[in-house]
Amino acid sequence: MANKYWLIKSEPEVFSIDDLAKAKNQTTHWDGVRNYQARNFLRDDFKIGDKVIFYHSNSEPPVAAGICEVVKEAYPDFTAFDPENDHYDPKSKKELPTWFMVDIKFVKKFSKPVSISEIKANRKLQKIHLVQRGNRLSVMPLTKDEFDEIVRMSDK
DNA sequence: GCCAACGTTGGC
DNA sequence: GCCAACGTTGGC
Repeated sequence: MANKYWLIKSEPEVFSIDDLAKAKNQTTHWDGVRNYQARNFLRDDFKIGDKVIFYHSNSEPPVAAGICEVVKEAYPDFTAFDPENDHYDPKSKKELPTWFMVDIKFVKKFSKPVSISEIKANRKLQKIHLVQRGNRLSVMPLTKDEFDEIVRMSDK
């Protein structure tokens, strides 16, 4: 099966592409997703080798900041089991977890990040969830063309 | 099962 | 900091 392409959002104040680059093995578990649609993508469709745009939300400006890739497929999000954790969810049981996460590894940081205004201005990127009205999905699929276009824009 | 109230997201 | 859009909750 060919690799797929994704975009994931993170608030850089919480966890940025630089944090990923500095992490042990440049790898982290992508925890804290608490939305069913996003969960389904993570659990069912993220495969090893898939390429992922790392997007900085709630930053000034919001940007596509770099690339990472999937290095471990879905397993239970243990932060949901921990009452001390911000993402604790008492409804998620160890025997039957509600929430899942994957591991991602740093690939590159864009020398020129692609801002949301540039993405919105690009006719080829009008269909991605990110620029559609009211979208709040934190994990979304991209086509290969959309992924390649964002990478191309980062290179200009 | 409806839907109002509420909490969160995230661009601006 | 504002607030529109959205998902979730809970009373009925």
